[in-house]
Amino acid sequence: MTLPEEKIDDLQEDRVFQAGRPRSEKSRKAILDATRKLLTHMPLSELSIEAIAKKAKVGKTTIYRWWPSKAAVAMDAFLEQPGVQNIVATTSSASEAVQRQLESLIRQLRGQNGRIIAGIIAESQGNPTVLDLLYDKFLKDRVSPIYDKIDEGQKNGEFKTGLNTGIALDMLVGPLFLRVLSGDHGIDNEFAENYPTQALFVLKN
Amino acid sequence: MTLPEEKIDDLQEDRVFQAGRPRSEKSRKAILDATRKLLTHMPLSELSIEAIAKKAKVGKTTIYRWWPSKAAVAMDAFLEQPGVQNIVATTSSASEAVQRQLESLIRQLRGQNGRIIAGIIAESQGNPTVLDLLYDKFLKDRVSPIYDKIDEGQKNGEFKTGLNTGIALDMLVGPLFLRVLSGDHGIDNEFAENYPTQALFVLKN
DNA sequence: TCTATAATACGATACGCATTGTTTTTAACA
DNA sequence: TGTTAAAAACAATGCGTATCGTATTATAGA
Repeated sequence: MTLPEEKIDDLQEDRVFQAGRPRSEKSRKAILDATRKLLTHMPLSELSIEAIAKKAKVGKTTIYRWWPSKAAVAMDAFLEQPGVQNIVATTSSASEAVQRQLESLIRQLRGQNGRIIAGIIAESQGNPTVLDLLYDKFLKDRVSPIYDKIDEGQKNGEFKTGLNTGIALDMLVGPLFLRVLSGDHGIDNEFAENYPTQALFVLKN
Repeated sequence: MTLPEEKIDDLQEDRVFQAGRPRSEKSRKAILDATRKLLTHMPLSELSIEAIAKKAKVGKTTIYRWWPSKAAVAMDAFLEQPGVQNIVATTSSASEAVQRQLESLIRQLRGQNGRIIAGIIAESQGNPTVLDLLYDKFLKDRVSPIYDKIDEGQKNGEFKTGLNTGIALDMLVGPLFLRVLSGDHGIDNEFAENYPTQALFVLKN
């Protein structure tokens, strides 16, 4: 039997002493920076590890040592940006919570960022590993809370009943990703402004 | 100045007499057949024109001559199947029409077929041409009618008002593609059975 | 305190490899 | 004569690994 991942992490965190040369924070940042910059000019499908290494002025091996795939690099590059941290404010009502979380998700998926996620989704279609990565590092924290709040609202009477919670979640979140995958326009101003309200309108009533 | 594409098509269609060796229907079918078979074993991302040519026993050039990309081949292979033809039955009510169209779309996107479309969506993320192809050959005929029927139902009182039609469409269709892109399970039995009803429940009041 | 040693990370380079898309050439057919 | 088709040659790319010399750290021992 293997240890749960959390336990392993704990052990590693506990080990204060670390022999050997420590990982270079400078390289790490250079790699993520280069990735971000390259991804403004090209889709993830055209990005290569080699190109990242060249632009970041690091060895290819350094990248391979720390990331299993270019999608993983892109994911970290995406996450390590101001504005994509998922801050969930505590709210009084489930309605408010859902609305806030949708707004937050929309912010994170707009413009350039959306294109990165779209690329990762694309990559995930022929690579289950990337699909897991997408769920673990992005979706889990951002979508599950919405599910919980929908459930809460249905139970406390804020939202109408008769709608399957899972399906309701898909109906709220689906359109966001549909937009993200729909090319140039993606999530435009109009959508960003109106969507959360419309979503709530569907849940209530 | 170049002619509009339609004009060119017309000219070619008008030319009843066609000099030279006619295109081989046998090769065409062999190519689409091989593509379908290969796509049951591998994702579109791993499919290569070479592999198709080899399996279909045709030259690579034959494929390149008639299709601009492997996604285009996959799209034709997908469309040329019994069961994906989009038959829109005339119905009395908008509700019924929406339900039928959703059911039809779900049928077309289940199982193996869904994986092909997922692959094409993936491919479309680094290639605008494929995105257009996806819209022109698949989405346009299947999604636009739903929009029209939602609109109709909102106007004739079958559906509640206050919901933006475009957003409503996204809410109905988004979950389908979300499922298709979500890996193994995709559109499962439970979803297929319940979804159309739930969707209508949202539109109605 | 100072020094040696082990451990780890780094950038650079090269390699073998697989693979693909594309072009050219030649043959087949109407 | 014109078009299609097959085969072969071509060009390019990127991947993943291995290796090399060097740099940076912690620990052990003097």
